[in-house]
Amino acid sequence: MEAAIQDLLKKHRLSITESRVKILELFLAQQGALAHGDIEKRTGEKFDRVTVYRTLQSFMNKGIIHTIPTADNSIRYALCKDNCAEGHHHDNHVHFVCDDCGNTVCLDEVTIPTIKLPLGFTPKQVEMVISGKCRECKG
Amino acid sequence: MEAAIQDLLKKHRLSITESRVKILELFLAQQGALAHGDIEKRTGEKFDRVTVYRTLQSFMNKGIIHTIPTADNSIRYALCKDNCAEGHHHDNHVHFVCDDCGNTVCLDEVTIPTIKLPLGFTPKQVEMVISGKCRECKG
DNA sequence: GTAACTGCAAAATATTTGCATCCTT
DNA sequence: AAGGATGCAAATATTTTGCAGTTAC
Repeated sequence: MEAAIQDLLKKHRLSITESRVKILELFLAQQGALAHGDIEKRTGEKFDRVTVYRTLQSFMNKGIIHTIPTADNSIRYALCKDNCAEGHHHDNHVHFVCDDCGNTVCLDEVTIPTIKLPLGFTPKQVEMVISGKCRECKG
Repeated sequence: MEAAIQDLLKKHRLSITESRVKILELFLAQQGALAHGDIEKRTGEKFDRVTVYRTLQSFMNKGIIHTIPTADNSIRYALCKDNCAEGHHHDNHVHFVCDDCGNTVCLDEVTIPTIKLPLGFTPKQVEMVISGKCRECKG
């Protein structure tokens, strides 16, 4: 895993630093999305808040992670699967937010269906967020 | 229109005040979504920022408006069409955010297709936001 | 008249920026 | 050695809270 992380950073021409490795580990360790606060907590507040902001920002720019828009507007970040180029994100999978535990996951296996828009609208990105109860919190 | 607004407020047991009427007018006047800042500007900063927050909050609680999650995580509010009960929002139409002009509209005529989720996930609300170029900004 | 709403001040949060220092390559 | 990354301090921006005065009903 160590090596994979280093490769990922190298691939994107980012220098390998402790904070970046640690934060990437977090993302790889769990199958969900993380909020800024989660990251601070799970790194034991080891890194400066600003560093976390900047790290996330550079991961975003490089197409390593993407944000998940939620109805309650808490910003969550998740790993991009693959074909996200620099500056372009192509996540066409559905995101699921659990109303109970707050966990946010990418349902990679669920593809967003193509939508026919009214004349004149040119779609570029489609986001689909479903909220409800996740497997663990299911009544 | 005046009467309709008053009815709407009465229906939700909210007292009829200037700020509420004015803000509702804004929502009714345009077919799109509004960010907090838009509302401040378009009311000519007539109302205190805090009042706007609280007004939006109470409209949310009553199911008069709902938030739209956008890819850039800016909070937008839009009128709920009808069957949003207190605490429950049932918007099943697509939202479109223009990358150029920032306008957000509800595409009421475009219905969100039903999505089959993996076993164990129980959906309650589905949000679908498409971004791109709108009719006006079309290249 | 009473309860609810507003505006102001201020607190609490969240995010961004500048700069000197330190680390990676 | 050079450029980039970090941490700290501080500037901004955003949202929430308390409270006294005002308004709706």
